[in-house]
Amino acid sequence: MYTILLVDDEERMLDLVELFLMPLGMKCIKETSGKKAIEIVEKEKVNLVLLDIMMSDMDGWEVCKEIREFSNVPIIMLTARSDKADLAKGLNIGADDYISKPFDERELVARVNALLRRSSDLDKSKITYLDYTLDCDTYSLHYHESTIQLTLKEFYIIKTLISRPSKTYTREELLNIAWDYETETDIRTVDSHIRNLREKLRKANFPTDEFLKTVWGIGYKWN
Amino acid sequence: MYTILLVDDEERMLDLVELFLMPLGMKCIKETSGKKAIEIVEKEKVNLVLLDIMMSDMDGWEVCKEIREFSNVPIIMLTARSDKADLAKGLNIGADDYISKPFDERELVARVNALLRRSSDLDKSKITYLDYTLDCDTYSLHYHESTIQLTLKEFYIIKTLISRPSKTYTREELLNIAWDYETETDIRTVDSHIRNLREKLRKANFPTDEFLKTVWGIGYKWN
DNA sequence: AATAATTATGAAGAATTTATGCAGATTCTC
DNA sequence: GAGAATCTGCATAAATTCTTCATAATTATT
Repeated sequence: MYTILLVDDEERMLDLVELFLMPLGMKCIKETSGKKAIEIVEKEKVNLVLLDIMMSDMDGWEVCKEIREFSNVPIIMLTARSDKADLAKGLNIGADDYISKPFDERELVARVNALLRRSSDLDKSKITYLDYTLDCDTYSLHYHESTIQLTLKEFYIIKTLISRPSKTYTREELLNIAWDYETETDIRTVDSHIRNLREKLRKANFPTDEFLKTVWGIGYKWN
Repeated sequence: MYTILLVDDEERMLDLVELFLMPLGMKCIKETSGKKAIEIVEKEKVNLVLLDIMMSDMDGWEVCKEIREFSNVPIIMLTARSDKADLAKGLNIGADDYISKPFDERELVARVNALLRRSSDLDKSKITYLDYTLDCDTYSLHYHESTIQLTLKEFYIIKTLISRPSKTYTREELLNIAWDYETETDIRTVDSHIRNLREKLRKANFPTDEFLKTVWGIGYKWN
């Protein structure tokens, strides 16, 4: 589960963004003060920061810069204008992406997902749960001594599920996370990939039924 | 631990770059004068030099040239413009890579890492993985008693892949590492070289399919 | 037990990605 | 400069993956 720190001095904006991110299973910490936001990044495990540029107590650039002095957490800057100079400034200071207001849900979610994926790909190259290890360098799944090669979609599905064992993901959530948010892919396509996955697992003699489970009426989970 | 010498007459830039490199456990020496920078390379153990072109006391090109008279330390040039003529000039003088401002953290870190890895590989003249040995002096690949002669591009591709077995490299990564970063070479050219490689391997009766693998939708790997 | 809703499965075709062959451009060697 | 080797780009064939849809099987509801 990802924890996102939202920093903006307008509370309405915080609530709005939280509304967008919650359905993806992300935990949001809402903060109106730049100084406090920095403390939170220091103390808590934050996976991504959404940072408004204009704030009363402290400039967003300054907050970004100070965070960068001790942390590489992915940062997305929010700004009213869409200005090339701003963009360059932000990237130099260490921001990873940049969204100009007003933005819509799709755009926000797509960028947050993209950045989370990029950064998690970078630092975690292996995800282990019990006897299973997902290797993000080779896009393969290991169980004891055996290995199966996954396709891209299979990989992203398993990665989503295994990153948070026993959490049930709806097909819609899986589409949002493993596909692009803007995808118009049929929701039942998820079933097909699950099917293919189960077959691969079965052929490799992995104890699949125990791990890749259907939660009737809701979706799928790994445990 | 690597020691990086940063040379730029803007102190803010020095601080910024140090901020990027410190989290990687690299020690930075910050220097605003070109002349002093040369002395530092002479006296201290420096693993890589990040050198700005525009400086007050001495032209960056000149600094690069003088360093090359006594040292092979890897040098990355920093420049405001992104100019092909500049690039050629720099590479002729002996720079190893070239970054144009403004750059972002990811780019900088990626290039510094890539160059450090490349240059540390140079010390080792042979890279061995299982029954394969890549000879960096003769640009050839050995398997048991047989040998095949590689072209430059083939060599860099195999070297990249074999240096980190089973890691899947995208075509883009291969272009960045085996070619220059600024290359405008078509991404599919990688396929052509892979094809030629496989043919060479096959003709020499090397068990190629087992080692040089396609990872569908992503790229290639060696394992 | 009958009905409704949901999921699993199979199979076909669409879409995407990779392999291959070839020609022309470029670089290197003599 | 000529000739050879290497590199690049493109078109097309081949392979793989993805998506959709129809139907069977399963689970829930009444």
